[in-house]
Amino acid sequence: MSRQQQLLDRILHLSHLVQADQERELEALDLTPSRTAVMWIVHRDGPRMQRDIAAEMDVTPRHVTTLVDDLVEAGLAYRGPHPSDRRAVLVSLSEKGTSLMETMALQHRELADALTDGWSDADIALVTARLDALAERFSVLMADASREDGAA
Amino acid sequence: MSRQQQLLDRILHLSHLVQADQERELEALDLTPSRTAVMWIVHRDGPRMQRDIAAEMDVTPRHVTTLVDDLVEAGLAYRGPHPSDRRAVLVSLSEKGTSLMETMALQHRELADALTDGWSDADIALVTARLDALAERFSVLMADASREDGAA
DNA sequence: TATTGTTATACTCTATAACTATA
DNA sequence: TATAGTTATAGAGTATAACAATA
Repeated sequence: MSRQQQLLDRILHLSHLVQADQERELEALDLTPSRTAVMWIVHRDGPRMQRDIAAEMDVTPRHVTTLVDDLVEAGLAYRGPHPSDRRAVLVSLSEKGTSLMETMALQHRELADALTDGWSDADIALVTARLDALAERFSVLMADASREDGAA
Repeated sequence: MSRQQQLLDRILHLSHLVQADQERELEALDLTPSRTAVMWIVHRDGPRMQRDIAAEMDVTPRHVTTLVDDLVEAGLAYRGPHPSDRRAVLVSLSEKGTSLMETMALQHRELADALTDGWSDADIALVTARLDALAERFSVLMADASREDGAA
């Protein structure tokens, strides 16, 4: 296997490890990845319309109804009226939901710190910059590919 | 957000981009990630028992039955008798399945090369080594955590 | 008695389509 | 007429339990 492939495989592998661990923790809290995604969005931005949440998650509005139902039932979120549009609903986190998100953010910070324990600032900066370059290059490649699709 | 967190987020983000792209390609071939995982295992190791595939994928044997059924129906794999155990079945890739796996491996190589276009060998080696260190450290942390769970 | 695979069944995640209330 | 959300329904992915054939 080429060195380039090894690098890409390492990224995928590491990401898989971290995600699997997170999902295991969430499962213990009876939270699926989708439900958690809704909570991150609302925690980050404050009360949001279900429509907006669906757009950001690239999921159907109908499905957001289900996810919010689940969160409300678990006491993590609640629906409130929209101040100017009586059709719409604003999803907010309950106190319990907010505190859960804060705990998760803290754990995320601690994990990141523990993983890079002993690294120099220069190492962290270099690897981060390289990964940014990869993501940037990836976006360019995808844009090229879809332009070709369009032309074909 | 701390630099450490940024680094971890970059890894997760990049992995997400690559996986989403792969899934889109697979979808066009009517291949789900699970079905593809079965094919990778059989392509890498040669004919395997469904039992072994289930263990490696960490999935129920019953579910492997479904996945292999789908692959057989698509003409990508076939079941053959086990030479010494008449209960068991050996899953093999058809010619079509093998050639599909080879195409995918080639695309994977090309993507890795394109992403690191212009990088020096030293850069590739350094970033790979750092990611290996992260994965190693992650495994240690997880082992510690599960030891604590056991003690609790 | 233990193991390989399968039939039967059910639960979760997600989608499409039709509908209600409001804009 | 268009939009926000919901009811109804369906399909994919995966699990558990019971059972067959074989070890």
